[in-house]
Amino acid sequence: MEEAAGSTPASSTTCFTNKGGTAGINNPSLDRADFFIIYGGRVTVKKYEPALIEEKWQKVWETEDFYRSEIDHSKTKYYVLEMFPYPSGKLHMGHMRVYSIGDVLARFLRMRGYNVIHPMGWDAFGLPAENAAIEHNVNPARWTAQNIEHMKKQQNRLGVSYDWHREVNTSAPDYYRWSQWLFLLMYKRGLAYKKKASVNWCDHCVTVLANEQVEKGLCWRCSSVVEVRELEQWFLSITDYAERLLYDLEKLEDWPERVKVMQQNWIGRSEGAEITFKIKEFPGEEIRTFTTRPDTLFGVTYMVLAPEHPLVKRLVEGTENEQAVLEFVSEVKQATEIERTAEEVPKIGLWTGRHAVNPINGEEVPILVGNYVLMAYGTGAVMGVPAHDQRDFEFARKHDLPIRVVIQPEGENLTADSMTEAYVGEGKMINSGIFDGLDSLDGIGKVTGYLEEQGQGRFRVTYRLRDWLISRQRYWGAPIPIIYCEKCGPVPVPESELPVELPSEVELSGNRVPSLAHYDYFVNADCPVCSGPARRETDTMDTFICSSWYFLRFTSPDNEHAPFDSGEANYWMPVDQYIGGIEHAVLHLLYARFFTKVLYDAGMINAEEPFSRLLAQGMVYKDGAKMSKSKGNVVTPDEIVEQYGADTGRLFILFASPPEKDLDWNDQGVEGCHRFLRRTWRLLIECLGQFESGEGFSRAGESEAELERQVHATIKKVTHDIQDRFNFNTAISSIMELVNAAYAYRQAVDEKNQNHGVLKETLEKTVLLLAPFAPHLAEEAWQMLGNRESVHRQSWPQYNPEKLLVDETEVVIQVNGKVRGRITVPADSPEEELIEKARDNERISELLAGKEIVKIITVPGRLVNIVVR
RNA sequence: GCGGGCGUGGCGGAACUGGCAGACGCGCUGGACUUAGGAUCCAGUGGGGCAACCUGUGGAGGUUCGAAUCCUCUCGCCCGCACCA
Repeated sequence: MEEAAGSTPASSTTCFTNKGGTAGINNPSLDRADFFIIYGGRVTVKKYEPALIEEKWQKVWETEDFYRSEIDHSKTKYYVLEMFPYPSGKLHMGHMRVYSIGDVLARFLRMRGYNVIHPMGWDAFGLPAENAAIEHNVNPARWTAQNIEHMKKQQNRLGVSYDWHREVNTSAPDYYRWSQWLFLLMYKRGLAYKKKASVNWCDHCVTVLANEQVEKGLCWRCSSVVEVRELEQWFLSITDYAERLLYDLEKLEDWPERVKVMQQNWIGRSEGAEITFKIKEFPGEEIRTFTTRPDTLFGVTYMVLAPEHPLVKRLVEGTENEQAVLEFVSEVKQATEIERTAEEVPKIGLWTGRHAVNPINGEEVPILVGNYVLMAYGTGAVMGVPAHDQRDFEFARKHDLPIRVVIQPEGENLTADSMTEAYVGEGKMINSGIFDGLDSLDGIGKVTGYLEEQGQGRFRVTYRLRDWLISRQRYWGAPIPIIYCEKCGPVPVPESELPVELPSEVELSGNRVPSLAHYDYFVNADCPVCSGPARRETDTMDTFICSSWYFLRFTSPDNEHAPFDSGEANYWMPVDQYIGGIEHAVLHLLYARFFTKVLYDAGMINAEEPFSRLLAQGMVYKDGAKMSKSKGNVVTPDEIVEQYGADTGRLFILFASPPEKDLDWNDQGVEGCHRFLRRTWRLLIECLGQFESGEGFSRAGESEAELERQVHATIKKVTHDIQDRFNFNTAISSIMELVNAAYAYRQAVDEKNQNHGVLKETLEKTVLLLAPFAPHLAEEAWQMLGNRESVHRQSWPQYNPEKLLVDETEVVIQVNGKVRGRITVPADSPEEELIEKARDNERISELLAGKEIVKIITVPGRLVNIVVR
């Protein structure tokens, strides 16, 4: 991995000496006396000039290798991670938001004494690189490398505190080598297999897609309509982990509810029975169906098969319906996912001419083929119970199929003729032979048990989740490390031969499909087993494979012997705080959980879940709409940094809204945050000038006590807001209040009487509190305050509870719950005294005159409520 | 249809376990300084009223001395899943 952070040789100058001077100091066009100011031998700018400060400190942090992280057992570790980006070329505001959130946490926690790991890398394989390569005739690797270089510069310009020694790039051979290794691990554990199946095909992207990557029948990337194709493809058995992926969601207490719910829905567990129906005309054959309502088995009046069901052909052979059914089937098969699932599509069914035998009562019911039955769910066959299933009801009414009531709701008398919709609730079983009179809830178990005894069914759990289709018919991905031998069949590439490298000499432009299959020198290989002639697999892996384990690679990015070092991984994992967009709720976040569990089972890590705490940050909008070129409402991080500096941008993006909510970008709001930083700067410059020109006074009156009290109250609030609530917006607002209070103090007290000690403390704490949010300004200010060590190496300030205590407090007096007065009393006044003083209050006594006091409620230090009649 | 979430000034948003609704910021109004102000500072800013005061957190009820906060009903919006048997 390239290490840009190391590219500048560490200088012998420490960051806090003044040798190099401030950037811009040699600019002769500036009027020096007016522009610069010197405190304690340090030069700085009079006016807040982010461009000068930010670049200077970014260089220092880089040269001094500031944010490097290593195992340190004396500290508590904390893993802060933002979802790594796809290197598309430039950062957008969503990136800026997620990095700002992560960086505040990382910086805050370092100051709190944690051993923080905060890495960054690149999700670098994928279609955009390949498409750009085709379009501009450049090599995807080069295109990607250029983008990474540029984006990394942009990230650094935001002042984000990454440990660049840990940078990973999923498209680098020393990374994808281990992606391939992990594929082989899956293969060895029986979790990777190849099979022919109906898969989602995107014609625009010229490749197949996993189920998770199809949104409402459209390709998640390009929104083209997805077709169904029969192809032989590689899958990972994520369904083997369905149960654990579902139940372990409960352990994730600090995940947003909506993400957990989405995963739950996606996994889609349902319990029921698998019931076997014999076929009257073919005694050797049977149809298995899945139902969640075995208690309604006596209500079955027909059976429907999915058009893709393997028995369909056989059943209709030789019947008079053969032609019609086959035509219908091919029609349905040709339809796209969208066409098949659209709301307006009527439910159509055709009779095959054959009959199924109900195992519970021997009844013969017609077998149909229906467009609404999905081959992919359950068994691809549905028993029709029109009386108790709404879909079946509609279908039966339309096709004149009989309806039979077998569940009678309490106190009602349903009849098939009078029903206008299916009854899906519980009730007493009727028309159900020996089960008559049974409660339907009990019937579920009883019927299943009976079928089990007869060998005609069993209890079964079905998932909506499908196995993960990982083959991609494209070039820019990690090749699947399998070799097909004429004699030995599919053979895994030996670990020692990894990585199976992507050929670099490729011709991607032109009209042909960009596939590895075109390159004989890649395809032709010797069989690892028999050394005979063989061919390599030419599909590459879904990029979601690469991002399913990168958080582990970060713990030992240079390891050459394994995907990661277990010792390092066990120290740093799990990720304590993961931050990213909600769009990955069931994609990346589900896959990463799956990989982690497999690695746990393989004994490679102790963590069973990768991310302890998840924050799904909201989107960034402008003028109520997503930023987009066509709407002309795009604001880029570059523009903001250039115009106001990174500190202002970070501050605004955190101040405008709590992190998990959507944020509406507002240029005037940015202006306001910039104004606040300038105001803070000016306070600093003015106070420092004052400190130098005169001695400090030790006046200690009410104003001083009040300012000091506010300093400590702010420390308390900011700490709480960041640590326990993730409410950076309120943390920032209370720092603003503190700065306002300092201004108010300086306004209220004559300059020659101001207490320098208290002012200095105020400035110091303000700077420390601001350090995670505005790291550059804080660093410069900290230096100006006469400190030699970086502000980012300071301990987070502690508040003194004693300083929070006030002598006097204002208490609200209510009469019948309405505020009617206020009194100022000693903070520790007992209740009786409060009441007495409240009643003595002129206004209150007027209101009380002639009234009967029913009750008095006091909340010490807060209010007195007098209830009168 | 199922599930999750949200409704507070002109705007973004505060309000801890039920205890002064509207912190902080934007915008707006007035003033100061100024050749100028789109810099800065000061004052004001939910609505109504000269004021006392009344009123106010989508709407209607309820619990309570007291409700943005708890309960019931209702309206509206956003998001996810959806012919899943």
